[in-house]
Amino acid sequence: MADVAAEAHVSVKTVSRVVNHEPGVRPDTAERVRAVIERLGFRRHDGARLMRQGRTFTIALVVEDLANPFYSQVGAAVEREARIRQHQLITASAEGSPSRERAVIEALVNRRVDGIVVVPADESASSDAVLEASHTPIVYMDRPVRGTPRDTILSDNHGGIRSAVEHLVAHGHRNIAFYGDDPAFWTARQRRDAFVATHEGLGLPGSPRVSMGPHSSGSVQETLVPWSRGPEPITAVITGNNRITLAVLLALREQRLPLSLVGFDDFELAALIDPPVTVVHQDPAAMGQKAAQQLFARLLGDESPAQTVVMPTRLIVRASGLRRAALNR
Amino acid sequence: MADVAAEAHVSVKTVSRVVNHEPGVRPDTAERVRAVIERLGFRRHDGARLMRQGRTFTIALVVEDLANPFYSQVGAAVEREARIRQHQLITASAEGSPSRERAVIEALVNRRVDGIVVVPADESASSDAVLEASHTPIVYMDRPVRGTPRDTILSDNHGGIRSAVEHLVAHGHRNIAFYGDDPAFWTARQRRDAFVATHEGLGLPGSPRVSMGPHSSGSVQETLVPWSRGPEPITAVITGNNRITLAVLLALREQRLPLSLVGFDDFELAALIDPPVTVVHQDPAAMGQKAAQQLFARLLGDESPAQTVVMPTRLIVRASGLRRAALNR
DNA sequence: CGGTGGTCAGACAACGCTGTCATGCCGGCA
DNA sequence: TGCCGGCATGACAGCGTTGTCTGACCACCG
Repeated sequence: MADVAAEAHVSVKTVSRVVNHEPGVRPDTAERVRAVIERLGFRRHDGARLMRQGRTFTIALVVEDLANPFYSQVGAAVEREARIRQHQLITASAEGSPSRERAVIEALVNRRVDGIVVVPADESASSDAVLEASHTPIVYMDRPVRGTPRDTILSDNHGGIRSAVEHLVAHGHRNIAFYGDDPAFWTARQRRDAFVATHEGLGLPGSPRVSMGPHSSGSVQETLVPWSRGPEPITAVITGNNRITLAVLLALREQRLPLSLVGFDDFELAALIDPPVTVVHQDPAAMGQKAAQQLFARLLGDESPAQTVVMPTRLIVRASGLRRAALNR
Repeated sequence: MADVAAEAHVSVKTVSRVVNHEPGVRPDTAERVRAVIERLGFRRHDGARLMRQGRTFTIALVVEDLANPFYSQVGAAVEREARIRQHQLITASAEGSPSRERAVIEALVNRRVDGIVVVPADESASSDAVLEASHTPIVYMDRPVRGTPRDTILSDNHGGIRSAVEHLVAHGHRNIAFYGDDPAFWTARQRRDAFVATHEGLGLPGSPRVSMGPHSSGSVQETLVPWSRGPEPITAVITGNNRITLAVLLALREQRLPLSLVGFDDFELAALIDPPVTVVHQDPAAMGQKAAQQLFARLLGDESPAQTVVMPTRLIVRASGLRRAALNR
């Protein structure tokens, strides 16, 4: 900038004014400065600019694994909201490790990002003190965190599972099993509890048959086979997420069991699988958008108490939820 | 930092030394400073630090759409490489628009990111001048760009298509159609040309039947039906990417045509579709990793001429490539 | 003709840190 | 005792901007 100023016989401040389209520069002066800028290939150094202004126009997204479709859709939505507001997005993976997540968040705070969206690795609020001290706004997604109340965007796990159970029951199923992921995950427990509660609420016979993961096709079969052959055989399965749905599909295929299936989480090409899989759809893009919007509201000075938003889910009915019902007719 | 210095009765420089674990500070002084840092909740401002040092320890990834599984896998790999090297990753979407891409890249250069990985929207090298002037290293991925030679990481489109054709021919197919994406895409043209070349190289009968997109299930059927019913009916189809594979699958299903199929691009659950889809697998994670590694080599001072790396593809044989061959036996 | 107000431009400090150089102190040695 | 070298520490400038304040100049008005 100093070079430009010297070359154009003006002060750096005037160059600054021209670069930032500030008023109060005579058109011919501005034109002369612009010409020099062009000739010298000058570009404003945003790092210095932002440092001066105390804001970075940068937000961050911390997830477990960017390659996971759920997170990548969230990422795309958050990036979009950021771009619209002239912010940039730093994405970081914590790979599911709370300590790494802590390190990542501290690094982001050190960079003075304006705000952070996090899908927390666990519920321990491990970076609470740092965030508190730095006043960095944060929005949690998908899973809540203990400690200071924070803005949190969740999926309606309970409603989603309930709609799955009700759908199956409406099609004549009475004996339904639930396969969930590792109960270390908050969402896995939520969905399991929702299943049990709905099972009891609807007065389905026997005690709920629940198997929690981590699951592989093999581990699924260990319970799937006895449950579908014993007394009161199950005629349908509900799965707690994507990964489990896959494991169950493989197990069903291997055992040639024509059970109904409703999976939590939609996935690409669910419609093309045989049979097309009925799913509880949650909308990662909408969740990410909502999270980013909430974050930007905070950046604009919204001081209202932290709020938790529960995003609705939607049952997408495809053939897999109907199969056995057809046989029962 | 000044606050800490005052409180600890030392100079800011000493605080800086402690924060950065520089030698030459007496242990008791360091301890005193650390205590104050702790008490005051001081955190080093990395923005200022990096500005002083002239590097940002940040790289950027520019893609079309972060939600696309291909790009999100690339993103995860690049982020991983960045994290390993203590860098952060800014991700940005250009949504396929060259002008937006240009704007995005200029913004990144203004931020003085240390380097950029780009999946370019077109071949126009629209930001060449900016990059040249700023000396920002850049690595292109998936598609080459005209102009100044740059490091470029590509998939072996030709080899991939050839392996697909050869696979089908080995299973007795002679009449094979190719469905490609919009020829505006470099990769779409590459794969089409590879198909035509292989078709001729192997001396398959007639002229190659090729239909370029953009495609929907409907547009595919317009050619699929005549080609599979006319004289010399096709018995197999090769698709130019993911999206087209999906369209063809739907078309085949709708028309109840039991043709063989080999798709370019693997996709989640390809194994669970009926029939399981044989694909030419390209490895986005490996490509992203390679691109990042190349970028970091440049950052470390590698001045060798720009190089183009072609990453191998791998044919994953599943049932869809064999179906008609079985009927032919 | 002096005062007033507006327009354009520049000087300067500051954002928070670190590289460079200077300083003070101490022990050891001739 | 005087000198030297090494260690711990500090003063200062500068990274590239921008906010604030000041100043020069001109036109207009009473």
